[in-house]
Amino acid sequence: MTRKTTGDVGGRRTIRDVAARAGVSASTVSRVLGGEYPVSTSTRTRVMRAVRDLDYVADARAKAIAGAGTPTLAFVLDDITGPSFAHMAHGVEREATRLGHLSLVCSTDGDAERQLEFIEMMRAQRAAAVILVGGTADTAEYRERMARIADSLASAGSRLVLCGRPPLDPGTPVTVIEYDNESGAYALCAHLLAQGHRRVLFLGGKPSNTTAQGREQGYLAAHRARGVTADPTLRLFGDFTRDSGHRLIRQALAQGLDFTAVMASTDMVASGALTALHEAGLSVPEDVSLVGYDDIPFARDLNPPLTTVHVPYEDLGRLAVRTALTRTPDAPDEHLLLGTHVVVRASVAPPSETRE
Amino acid sequence: MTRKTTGDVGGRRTIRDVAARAGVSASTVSRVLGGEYPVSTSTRTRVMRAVRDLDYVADARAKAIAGAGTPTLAFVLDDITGPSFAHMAHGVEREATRLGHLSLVCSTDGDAERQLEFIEMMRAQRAAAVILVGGTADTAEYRERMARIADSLASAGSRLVLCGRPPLDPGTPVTVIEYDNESGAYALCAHLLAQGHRRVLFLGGKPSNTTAQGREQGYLAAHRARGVTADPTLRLFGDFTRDSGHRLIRQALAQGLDFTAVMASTDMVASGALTALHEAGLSVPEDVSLVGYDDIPFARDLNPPLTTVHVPYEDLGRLAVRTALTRTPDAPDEHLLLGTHVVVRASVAPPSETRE
DNA sequence: ACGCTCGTGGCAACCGGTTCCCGGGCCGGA
DNA sequence: TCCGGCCCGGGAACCGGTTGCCACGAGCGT
Repeated sequence: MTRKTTGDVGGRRTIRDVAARAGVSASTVSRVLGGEYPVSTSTRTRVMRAVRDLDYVADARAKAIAGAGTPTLAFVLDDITGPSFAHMAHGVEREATRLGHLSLVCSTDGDAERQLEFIEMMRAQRAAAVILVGGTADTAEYRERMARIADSLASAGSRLVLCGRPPLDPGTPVTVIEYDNESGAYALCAHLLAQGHRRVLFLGGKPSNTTAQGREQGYLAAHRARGVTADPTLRLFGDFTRDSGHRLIRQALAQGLDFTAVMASTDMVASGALTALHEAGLSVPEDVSLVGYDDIPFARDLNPPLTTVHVPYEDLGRLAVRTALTRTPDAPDEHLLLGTHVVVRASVAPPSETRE
Repeated sequence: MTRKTTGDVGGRRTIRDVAARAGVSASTVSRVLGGEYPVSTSTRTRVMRAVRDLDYVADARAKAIAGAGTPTLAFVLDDITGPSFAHMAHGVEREATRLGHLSLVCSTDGDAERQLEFIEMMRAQRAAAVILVGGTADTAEYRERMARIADSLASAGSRLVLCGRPPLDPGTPVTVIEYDNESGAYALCAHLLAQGHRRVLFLGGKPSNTTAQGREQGYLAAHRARGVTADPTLRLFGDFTRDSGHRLIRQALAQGLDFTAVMASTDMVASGALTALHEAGLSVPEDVSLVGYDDIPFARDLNPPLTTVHVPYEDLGRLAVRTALTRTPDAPDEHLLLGTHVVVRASVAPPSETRE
């Protein structure tokens, strides 16, 4: 009664089982499977036959620990359900497998604690890179925490990538890939103002979220540039969900807020806002104009098709893994800023009746 | 010059490094970290201090191979970008982490070859369960292939779960969780027919895809039940994307097809169809009624809000992992069939002018 | 015919952990 | 005082692979 499972059925096969069945040593099996080492044809076929008979697959963890094995890469996001995140995840996946890496994706559901747990877990997995995506509260504590993570990842030969999230202090070993929220929002809002709108309602996300902040800054900057004062009562905050947009518009209408256009911080928010507007008997863009942000595929199917700003999410994901994985050890820390552009559809028109 | 990295900075820490720094043996470190074994307070604090100083994290792969370690579960889908898949992924993730498992999600981009690769890879990872999701071509070859996979997974102590995909031959060690495509489509189409529609255009997916087939069957069954003959020229096929719906409607209109309602096999498809209809100057539901399938969150934001059938995708995902993981070794193979229900919104009305 | 490569394959160390088994020190009870 | 336990920690085997090193046999040149 040895520890070898020599039976023909059931149980997990080890390389030694295969070796025994083929009448060779474990090393030989490993070499046959590895493919680099010269092995006589007869031995090779015997081994391959045993592998097939036993339906053997080498344990990936064991390979990994022994130095062979597929490298891994981790992608940590808030919620896979958000279309923009999903597209990034898609880009990450594609590029990772193209580069021969396995990619793990983890949803934190917006929980900062879980995010830390995941990062730690990925460090334990010896991931070649950890990509963090989505805005956060940019507090001092946050920066410090991220810096610590960046350091410990770096010292373990891994790499922290921040994607769509603000950079840390210079000198921190981190790769940052952002897209320009502020300019996008600026251009979008400028478009609205150029049409003659003067009271545009801003539907924000969590005030502490950097993505939400960037978009709000763009909104404000556009107002400043055009010399129109932005009424602070026209800025409402919720989150990035459809329901948030719906709720905020109902609230605005109930409060009797006066506005001729709505700038939602997300297409999802815009989508909810649109139905709330419709439910209130308002038509878009005749009664009120509406714009979103992200250019998710659905944006063009709303009625009217939504004017929004296009963000190359899939490229973002691809780029994140590429720069992280193909980076030379001592290269300077990269900080890429991807451009966005507004795509004009039919949801914006000049205000029907110019106020003031 | 030993192999131990005793420096204070850089490099991957091993348990032996920690042991050396704390002046104990590796076993002791392992025990402190494990928490079960009695260790004196002084030793424990020394070890913990060394762990902190060195920023040590145990290698998850090594733990796994040694029998400790977090179990893993794999989720293989076609495209994370599809909203319904994303929701399932979400459910899977949540439930998996709730049950203390790490979940890997892999997108195959609809490539059957990559799907096999992933399954093999997950087998190599010794995943506790492999969840396959989404329709497929239900060929003899497919069933055989899946049966083989189910067997080899089972013999390795793992489990194959088919989610939203047809069952295999009885006796195959597999868990199947389906939602009822045919009844849902039946109810939906019956709703259309009950309103007086007699010529409803069906926008299908790939004809070989089982999900697409199920929905088509429901469409046909509803016709039969009502005694209305379904004109075969009113069945167009593409895939489950928005663009497919858009294209198919343009094509139908160009061909001069005669129909008063459209039944899209997916909300995404319906979404594209809707804009194509609008672009052609047709209004919904006055000129033509439209229904979808899936009840993705956006469905209610289309204009008009889309009548569709609700599928509990997130529950589906949750259920898949729960039944797979909490199953007792010799339990009979489960086959769950989840119900769906149609949600009536404003995209359906009686045909404006009754034909024939 | 002898010695040298070269082709081939086994042994054993190693990857980074966990855990069984055992032994030393200290305590209390007889 | 002596002995039995208990508490605690170390050594070593093991998990399932990979790979450096070495030995053995055959073919070949001289």
